[in-house]
Parts: sequence; structure tokens; C-alpha cells
Amino acid sequence: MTSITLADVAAHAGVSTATVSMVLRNRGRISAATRRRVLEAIDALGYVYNQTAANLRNRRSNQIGLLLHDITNPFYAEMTAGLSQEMARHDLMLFLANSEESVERQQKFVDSLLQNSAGGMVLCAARQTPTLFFEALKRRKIPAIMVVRPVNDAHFDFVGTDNFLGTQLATRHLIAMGHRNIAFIGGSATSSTRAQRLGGYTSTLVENGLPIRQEWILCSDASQSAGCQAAEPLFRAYPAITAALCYQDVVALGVMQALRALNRQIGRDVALIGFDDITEAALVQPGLTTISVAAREIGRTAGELLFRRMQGNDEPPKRIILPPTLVIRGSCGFSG
Amino acid sequence: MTSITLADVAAHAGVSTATVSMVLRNRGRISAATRRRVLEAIDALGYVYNQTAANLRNRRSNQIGLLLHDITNPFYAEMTAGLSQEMARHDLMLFLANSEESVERQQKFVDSLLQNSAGGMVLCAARQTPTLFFEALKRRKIPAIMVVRPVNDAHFDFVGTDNFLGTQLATRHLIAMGHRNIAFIGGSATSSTRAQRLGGYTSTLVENGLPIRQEWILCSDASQSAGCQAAEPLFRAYPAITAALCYQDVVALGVMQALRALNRQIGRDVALIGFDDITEAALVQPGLTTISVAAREIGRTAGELLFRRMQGNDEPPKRIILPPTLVIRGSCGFSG
DNA sequence: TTGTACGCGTTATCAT
DNA sequence: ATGATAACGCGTACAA
Repeated sequence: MTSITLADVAAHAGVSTATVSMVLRNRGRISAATRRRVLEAIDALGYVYNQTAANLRNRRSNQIGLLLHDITNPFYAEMTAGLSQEMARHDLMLFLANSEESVERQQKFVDSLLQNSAGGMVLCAARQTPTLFFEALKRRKIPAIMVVRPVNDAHFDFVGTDNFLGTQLATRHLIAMGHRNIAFIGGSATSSTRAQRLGGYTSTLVENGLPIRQEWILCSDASQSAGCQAAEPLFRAYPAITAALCYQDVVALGVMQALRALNRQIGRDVALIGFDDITEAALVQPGLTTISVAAREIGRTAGELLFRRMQGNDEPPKRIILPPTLVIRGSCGFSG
Repeated sequence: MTSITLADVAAHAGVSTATVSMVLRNRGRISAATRRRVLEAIDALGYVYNQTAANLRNRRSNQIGLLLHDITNPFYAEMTAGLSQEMARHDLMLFLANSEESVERQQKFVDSLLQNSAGGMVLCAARQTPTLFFEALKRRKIPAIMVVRPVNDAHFDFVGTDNFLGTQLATRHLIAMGHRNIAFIGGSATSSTRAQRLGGYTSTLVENGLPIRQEWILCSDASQSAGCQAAEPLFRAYPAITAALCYQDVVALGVMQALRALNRQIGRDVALIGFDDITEAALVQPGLTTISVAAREIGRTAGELLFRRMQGNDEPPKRIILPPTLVIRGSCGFSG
């Protein structure tokens, strides 16, 4: 099965390899007749274009990489779908890797991308990523878009959501519903995303003359069980709390569990708001009021921007912040 | 930024390119001293291996493709995570594409894989895939593993679950709980997976001397809303139905909605079983009893098998059927 | 439109 | 036992 090469096609069509290459890529000025002959030869021989040879010659491939921590997280799955769609539109191939927050795996993936002459990458960097990683990445001239988790380096493009505004919206909503004792549950203490969300919450409390109570602000891992474990002692210790803003929907789902265990009815005794608007938020009973961050749109936007960068666009780095929206469901009750 | 090549490394270390190549790939007989010199040179020059050049020479890449219809479906996200993990173990790069059931997009992706000399692929073929597609794929010598959706061609390896056994387990469980009037809701009429699941259901009914009522067997799209729309008229028309077996969890979630709208309590008035054991199944209230098909395990297994095929294993095509298990939650009640 | 040097590892064959 | 030589994989783009 000695494969057919572009040279074979050229010979069969009675033209040069340069001509065939130009026909294949719609470049240069080729007469219609020649073009037809070439296309016929390609068809007759069953020629398969060798992208690898082209990539080698071009010193650049049509492959881009997406790094996440966990594709299983519905938020990231949705984002991936958006990016994937955008990549398909431009005939780019998408590499996927899950870091699972491992800096080593992340580094390995990026190294592989470089070895494959990837055209670019979209990264949601692992939590403990050292500054060195970004420094090294900058030196390579490969376009890289950061998503979701902002990076402390203005060199990189970033696409994410307005965390601050998101929790502002949420907190205002709770206050408008009459709540005065609002807890904040979830997130890792070292997360800058959390800092922003926390900021939206605390600043809105202050604006409304409400006190900030440190003991009502909790951290938790990004899982349902962690949310549940964090929430139960909180609500037990402070029965005055009538509402909680959660760092993530998945945490909010855990808080729901805790409240059920405490026999406090969600939407009546306690109002709950999440963040992310994952699919599950619409499925639980009552539905989880949450901040929607348009995960798919983040993916799509990152894809667009990356594509432009790959085309040579060298405007200054951009920070694209997609506006979050409040999605009202049953978990805050429906009274004003 | 003229990049460092293997030849540069060789020059710097005072050896030939062959030697450097052998060091990099741990092949052949290289003395420890030479090896060290080469490694030092690599380090000193900041050499980046050019995988593309290697792929061109090898006429094969370390890249493999995964085709799904929708990464957003939690079942497939989970499977992807399993495959991704397996690929990372073997230093293989994973291409991802969503066909969204489009035969064209699927073909395009596979063509791209061929053009990139992919080492193999894992496919969950689009629903209307023509036989020609598989015929053409067979002629290429590239390993391809089919997952989840079986293909009518014994040439291909397959990894999936035992749909028949799954619905047998589910139906037996319902019967053991005392149900006699059991509906079957969901799936596309043309799906062979559905045929199998339906078979497990009907044969178990027959085994137990229960009648099969065609009007209690419904199709539906794979969405919550479709499940809801299908279920409501059914339960309205046939109040005698006390249990339903759903083609998919996502359909079951819709059926739950419908039952709530009809004021029939799930787990008490009507028992419900799903299929897939997606994350949401554990989150809804009451929890959805379902058939777990170990999505992650399917991905991992497909990855293992693909890797072996890429290593040259040419045993006859395998059909690996992972056993499903019944996961009991609240949606069937807890009485025996 | 064409001729052809080039991108860069790989490995079979040969040398010491 | 170690290492060198050089042909090769195949598309691209520039000079002619």
C-alpha cells in the first residue's frame, strides 16, 4: 500500500508538483483546464493529502490545543463544545487534554503542542501553575488564549466572565427579596476568581448598609459533598442566615442537600443562588437560581480570537469579559 | 527565532544525528558517556523535538481521534475523560470532534485524521452513517474502535455495554417491586441500541407472563423536554401504568417533570428507571434509579484496545461488552 | 507554470 | 560494541 503522493498526481496530470499544490490550496493563478486535469488525477489516483508534510514545510500546523482540568464538569464540556464548533468552522483540529490540576500534565501537554507545531492553544491553567510556565510560554511565539481563570500577566489574551458583576447581581437580587443575612459558600481561598466573586458580594452588602460577617464566608472544594459539609455546620450555628450565595452551582447543590438534612425548605426558609448555570441547575427541585456565564459563548469567543491571532492579528492583548446574567428559578422563592 | 534542530544538537555534542535520535528514543546501543553529552547539548541549546518531522518520516503520528455527537452529554464527557486519561498514559495526543449527528462533519473529521496520519480513532458514529463510510474506513489500515453504538460490521472492534441485559435488570427489578403495568419511554425508532434495550424489556415481560402493550412503548428524542412531552399524554391516557423504564436518564428526567405536572408522586405512585447513570441521576429528588454503564470505563477500555491495535496487535476484532449494573435510588420507592 | 532546494527526524547500511 | 553516513518521507514557495 505505497501511498499516492502529490508528485504522483502531478505526473498523472502532466503538470508540476507546484501546480498541484496550488490547486489544492486555491492559491495562485491556475487555468480552469489545468485545475480540472489535476482534480481528475486526484480523483483517479485516490490521493490523500499529507498534512504532516505540509506542516513540516510550513513550520506550523493546523492543530490547536485545549487544556482543561476536567471535561466532566458540565461547564467545561459546554465551553469545549463552543470552541470545537468554532475550530470546525476554520478547519482546525482540536487537541484536548485534562490536567486534573496537575501542573506536570499541563506542562507535558503544552510541550507536546510545541513539538507538534500547534498553531495555538486555549488554556484554563491549573491552579498551582508557576509563573515560570507563563514566562516560558511567552517566549514561544505561539498564540495562547487564557479562559475562565484569569492570569496575572497582561501579555495573554483572556476570555472569561465578569465574576464581580455576577455576584453583584446575585446579592442585589437577594437583598431585593428582603434578605439581610446572606452567607457566601465555596471556592478555594487562593483563587482569584473567588476573590472577584467575593468582592461583588461584599461590596453589595456594604452598599446596602449590611454588615460583613467573616464567619458566614466559607471555603469549600468544588464538589457537591464539599458544599454539603461546609454548609451544614454553618446553618446549624447561625439559624439567622436566610440566604446563601454559592461560589459554584455544584457547591449550591451540596448546600441544598445540607438544608434538606436540616429540614429547612429551600426557596421558603432559605434562598440559594449558585454560579455557572450548569445543566443540573435547571433539573433540581426547586430549580437553582444562578448566574449564567454562557460557557459555550466563552468557548466560541476564545476560538474566534485564537483564529485571528493565528492569522497574524497582533493587536494588544485583549480581555474579553462576557456579561453574566441572573437566571431566576425556584431556589429563592418567587415573592418580591 | 530560527529553531534548534536535531542536527544542531548533534554538532554541539560532537556526534551524528543518528546518535541523537537514538538517545531521544532510547533505541540502539549508546554508551552512557555519549548519552550524557547529548542530553547536555539538548539542555544547553534548549532543543525542542520536532514531532512533525518524525511523523512524516514514520508515516504515522502519535495522534488519535475521538468522534462523538455531543461532548455536552454527560455520558460522553465521562467517556472522554476515561479515554483521555488512557491516551495521556501512552503519550498520545487526542483529537476531539463533535459530529452533532452530521455525516458530513464526521467524514470530514475522519478525512482530517487520515491526512494527519493519525495512529487510530475511536468513533461513536453518527446515526445515519452510510455503509460506504465503514467500507472506506476498512480499506485504510488505520485502527478504529467503535464505541457505544454498535456497527453492523464484524470487522471493527467495539466497546459498549450490554443494553439487553441492562433493561432486563431494570424490568426484573420493577416486577420484583410488584409492578405489572410497565411502560417503555424513549429512543429513536431506528436505533439498534434501542432495539436491544427494548428487547430486554419485552422478553422479561414475556418471561413473567406479562402482556406487551404496544401503546405503552413510546419513542422520544434524547432530551428532557421530549421525554416530558411523550410521557404526559401516556400517563393521562393510561392511569393504570405504575412504572416506566426509560431509554435514557435524560428522558427519565423529563418523565419526572411530566409526572409532577400530573401530581403523581415519583417513587410512590409511579416507579421510574433510567439508563446511563449520568451525574444528574443522583442529584434529582428523588434520586433516579438507573442502569449504570460505566461510561468512563468504556472510554478507558477503548483506549487500551486502541493502543494495543496501534502496537500491531492483530487478533480478530473484539466486542467488549461491559456489564451494566442496577443503581437503586429513590425513584422506585424502597419497599420490596 | 515549473524546477528544486528546503523543512527535520529516522533507520538501514556501513565503518571502526 | 558504538557510532557515522546518507537516502528518505512529501508538500511548499521562490526564482526563473
